Amino acid sequence: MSELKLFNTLKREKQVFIPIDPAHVRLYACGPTVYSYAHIGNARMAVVFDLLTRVLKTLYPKVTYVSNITDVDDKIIAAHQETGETIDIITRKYEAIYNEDMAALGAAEPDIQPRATEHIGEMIQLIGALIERGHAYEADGHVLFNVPSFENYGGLSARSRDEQVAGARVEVASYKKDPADFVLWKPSSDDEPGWESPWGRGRPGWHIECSAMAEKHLGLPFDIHGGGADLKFPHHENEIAQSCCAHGQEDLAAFAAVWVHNGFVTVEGEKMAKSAGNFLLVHDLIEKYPGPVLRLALLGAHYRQPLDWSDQVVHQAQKLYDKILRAWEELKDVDENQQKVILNDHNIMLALCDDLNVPEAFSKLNALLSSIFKKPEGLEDLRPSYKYSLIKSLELLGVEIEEVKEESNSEIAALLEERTAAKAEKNFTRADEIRDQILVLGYEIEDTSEGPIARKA
RNA sequence: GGCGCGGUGGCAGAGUGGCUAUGCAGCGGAUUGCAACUCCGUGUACACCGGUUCGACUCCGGUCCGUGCCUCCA
Repeated sequence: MSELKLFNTLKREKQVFIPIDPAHVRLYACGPTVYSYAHIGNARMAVVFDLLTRVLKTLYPKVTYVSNITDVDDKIIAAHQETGETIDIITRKYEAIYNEDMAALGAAEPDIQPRATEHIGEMIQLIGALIERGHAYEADGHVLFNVPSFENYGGLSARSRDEQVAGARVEVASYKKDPADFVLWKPSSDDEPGWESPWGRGRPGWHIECSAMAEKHLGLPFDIHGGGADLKFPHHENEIAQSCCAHGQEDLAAFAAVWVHNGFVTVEGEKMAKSAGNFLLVHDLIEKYPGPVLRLALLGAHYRQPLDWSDQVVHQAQKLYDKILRAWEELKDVDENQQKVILNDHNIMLALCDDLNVPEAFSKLNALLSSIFKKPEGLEDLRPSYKYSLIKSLELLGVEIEEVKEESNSEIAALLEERTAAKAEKNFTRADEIRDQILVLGYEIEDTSEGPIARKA
């Protein structure tokens, strides 16, 4: 069995992954706040953790992947005030769209997708425990986590207390005992969503939901906690503090053992921002490109590196996907069950086990594709193993085969026939005319040994 | 200002103390009526300056540049 290595942000090094319980691996990744369409950065997170889950599922008998839906948040309230739609409608709508969009990218729904609003009770309980243990206090209708009460605070993002105070750029609310203290519970006005609590009607702060949901659905400690790199501080730092303190734990790993963070997506070299007008929505992109192409593009760079989205990146992904489809066609009559063998040179699992080294995996995939196209004499009997390898590789990478779009309408079929006839008569002028005509219709001709086919350009 | 990450061939992007991925684009060739697809061939690139070493792109120190976080953020 392969050994999986992962870069653990908590230890700042690549480590061999050792499950807490090999019979059941548990991971959690911070999901989206559902107030608008998901952007390409959300998609990277979804794709990366989907990939990690696929790798884990091939290594371990049982894996539970939890990724939440944040459906209570001030941004949602703002969206409600802007559009007039009720909060419920907004959150359910964008939750559904998120799942559809991610599915188009081959990112399966998590095994459990808990909603924050359905865990208010657990959050209140957690906050109560924090107050009891002296880690949280009530002030001015709020409940705040007292950062100085947790000595190990800052261990994930490697920030000392002094640095945070020095770096504080935000105006500090007067009711805070310490500038770094953060909100666990805040009061809601009558027109804001709220729940009854021992501290009055209010709603949770941002961080507490993940602590509550991870604990409820996975138990503590669990194996892997993930999210975008920007969540390291303060979100994940605060999650750790809350969860450890609520249970009287000093060790930061008492919440989650391994922390995995994916890098950011930039667009044409710039950070995505609504103000810059370069906010790429998955919803729009899947109209323009096949989902698997977008997935391949998102996987183009190692997950911890920044990924700069550009036409080039998409073009390369498109070429790769094209080759995959062609290879698939090439092997359509081969029975992969004859020979279930994966050569080392083609074994992308080995690459993925090294901290999800997708570029290395792509390299192996390309080697496999070349082998398939080469069809060397005397090696025909390897074809079942090539096909088997291809199937396994694509499964692991989460790349789905969309059947080649051949001439589906009679118009193109007729044109192809006419072209074949023209070629037979050596009327190449006419044949080329027809090719151009078909191109205008959005198809490219490919002459194969079994006659011409038209594939979507 | 603090903390972190990175600078690899035209572009994207891995990796390694000596054998120098992979892809895209380009060029030459095969195939093709011409193309497309595919195949073959073709590029010694690792920011800069020191140091360690028989040997460094890879280790150490410094310089320059870029970038992320420190505030909501995937």
